Amino acid sequence: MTATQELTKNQSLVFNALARADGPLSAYTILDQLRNDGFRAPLQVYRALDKLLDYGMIHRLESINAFVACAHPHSHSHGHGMIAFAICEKCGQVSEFSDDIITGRVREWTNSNGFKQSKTTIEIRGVCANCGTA
Amino acid sequence: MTATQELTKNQSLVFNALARADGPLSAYTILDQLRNDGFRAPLQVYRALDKLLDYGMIHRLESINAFVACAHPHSHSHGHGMIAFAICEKCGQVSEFSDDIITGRVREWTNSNGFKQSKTTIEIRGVCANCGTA
DNA sequence: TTCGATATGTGATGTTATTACATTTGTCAA
DNA sequence: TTGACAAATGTAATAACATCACATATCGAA
Repeated sequence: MTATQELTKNQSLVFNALARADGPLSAYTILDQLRNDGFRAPLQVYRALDKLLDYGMIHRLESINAFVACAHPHSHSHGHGMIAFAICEKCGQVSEFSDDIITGRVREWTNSNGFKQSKTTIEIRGVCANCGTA
Repeated sequence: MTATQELTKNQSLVFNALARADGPLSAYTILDQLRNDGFRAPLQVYRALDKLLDYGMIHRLESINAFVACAHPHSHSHGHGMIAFAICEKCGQVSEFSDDIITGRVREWTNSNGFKQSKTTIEIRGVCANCGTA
């Protein structure tokens, strides 16, 4: 699964809601936005989110219980390598980046400690350049 | 604030619950453990947790909504530097480490992007050495 | 001692996520 | 074509996590 058009109806609705948002959305915010499209229950959102996470099309921000569309869907640096998120606590904007050195250092620790990593979360909370100068 | 004996009654109870646990605890698990000590409401736990987080005596694990006592309370590497957590999804054990190179790379990104970081979360989910070989 | 800051007690409520079960839709082979 | 299985969907109820609002108590410093 790589392309948007292969998504099911609910998956497309949820993905599009995230894609058109300018920042992360909570599951219940997505639910509210999709009421007119027939959504009635949280599970309709959560099931779609689970699949979209599987497909790598969206990310979950653990520190704020919210979801964002992947900013670099065509980048090969994703899939390998860990992704870090800088989350502005003023405006909600999220910047996504990956860093091979960080990825390498984490892998060194896991290797030397026999830890099989499945998913790694790196989230930087703070104030972005725009909000900091304003 | 650095020493345990300066904590208030509720803060001590919550901290001791975390200190004697062999892994992370949720706020509601702590509440249940402290019913016999007079705890009745979630807020009693959350307020103590907030202070203990301020004091740097405990950590919050964002990816599992749980809390742990700091593993290296006397280390000067804490306070500066970011702390990473490796969380075993089998046994729940948490390993805590810090890495100056990771800290440096994150700071490089935030500096060159004008991002004022306040708190950074690094959490590695997976299976620890013990559980992986078993 | 009185004032302000901090801590505590308690009920209600808000927010996030899952369980359980019924039904529908899509796919594929016989 | 059909029957059978997998995947997706619909819905209600409930569980798990967190905060608000307001009252009361405790402690230290002026």
